[in-house]
Amino acid sequence: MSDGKGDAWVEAGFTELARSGVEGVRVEVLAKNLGVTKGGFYRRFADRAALLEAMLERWREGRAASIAQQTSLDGEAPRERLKAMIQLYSERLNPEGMAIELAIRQWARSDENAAAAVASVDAARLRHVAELYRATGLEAEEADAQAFLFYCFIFGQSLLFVERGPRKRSQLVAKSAEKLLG
Amino acid sequence: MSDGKGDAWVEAGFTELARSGVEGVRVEVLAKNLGVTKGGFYRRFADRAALLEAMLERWREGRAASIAQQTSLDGEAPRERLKAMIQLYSERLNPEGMAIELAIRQWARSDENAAAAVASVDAARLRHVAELYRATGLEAEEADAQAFLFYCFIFGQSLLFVERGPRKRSQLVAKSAEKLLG
DNA sequence: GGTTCTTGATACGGTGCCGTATTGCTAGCG
DNA sequence: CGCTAGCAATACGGCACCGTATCAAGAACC
Repeated sequence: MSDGKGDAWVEAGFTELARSGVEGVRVEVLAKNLGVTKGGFYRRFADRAALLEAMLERWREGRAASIAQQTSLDGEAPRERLKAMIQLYSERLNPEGMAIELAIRQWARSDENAAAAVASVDAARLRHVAELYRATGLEAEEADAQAFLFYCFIFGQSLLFVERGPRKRSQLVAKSAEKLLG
Repeated sequence: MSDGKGDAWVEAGFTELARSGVEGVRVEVLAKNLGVTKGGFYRRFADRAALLEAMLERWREGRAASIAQQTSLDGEAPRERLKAMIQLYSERLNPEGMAIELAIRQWARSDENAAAAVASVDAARLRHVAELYRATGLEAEEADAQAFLFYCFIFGQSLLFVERGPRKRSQLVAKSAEKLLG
């Protein structure tokens, strides 16, 4: 795993995952995208399920790393960190990352491995963000709830379709961010 | 459309949609679930796309009706109405409805008809909930933002996997609801 | 130079699904 | 009783995909 060569398949898998969900990551499709025939795929992976598993593992690791990095406040104020995270996850800034996030969550609704991965990532996220809120002076319980609300906003935000264009949308996001940061 | 007979197919379609997303609603699968062969399907629908369209239309209508009903406050305090809505949409109470909601949103990411349906439903929802917030005394802009946050929470909540069981979860939901209504 | 190892290509059988065409049953009607 | 219209079942061809097996070409090593 993660041997540097199979990575191309995993990479292509994420691209397709973002575009059309788990159902869209087909080995023949990935092969076409890579300009290769699927012959080599089964050399690296036992089957399609193994690829999905590798993707999940990779996502889990990637998220863990990025969470630790995003929430480590080296010198910065916790509020600024939180604000930056909202920016970062705002669908507009990071459409593919967000699409992957949502696709994996949809996937997790019918696959327990995916569900476990999401659960562990979410736990880490909530823990770190609650930590940030605690650093602003909140009680533990209060900080937990605030972190929960924070992430509900992050993901919920990317689920809502706002008709009146990006201007109205970013205005709503900004105002909501204010409310969340108190 | 909505001629009472094709409804069985639409109904089965929603069940499958909730279970495994748009990709899962296959006509041969639905036929099997209905204990029928797919022969009759193509009598009622031109093709699979027509079924999906009918489902979208039906969902749109159903949501419109239910929004109007949920947010009409006949004698009740707006705050209570909002609280009731959070309860109603809480995944635990209404898992299938929520699954459909999420599946359609995932679908909307790659289908513009679905996107249009979601956008129009969301617009109606935001409008009505903003109205409720206005009834609690908020300014228009403020009410819009609060409504946005409200729905982000509703849907985001159903996206988060909380490891430490339903007790912890409902505690978080309750505390968050307070913050949203306070 | 020959042997083995690696890696991609090709070919194949199988499955699940789509959409169409055909068949067969049933019921209503003369 | 025979005829036809309506409707569900069956059969069919096609396609996209899975996974396996086999083959060809080059690199690495002896």
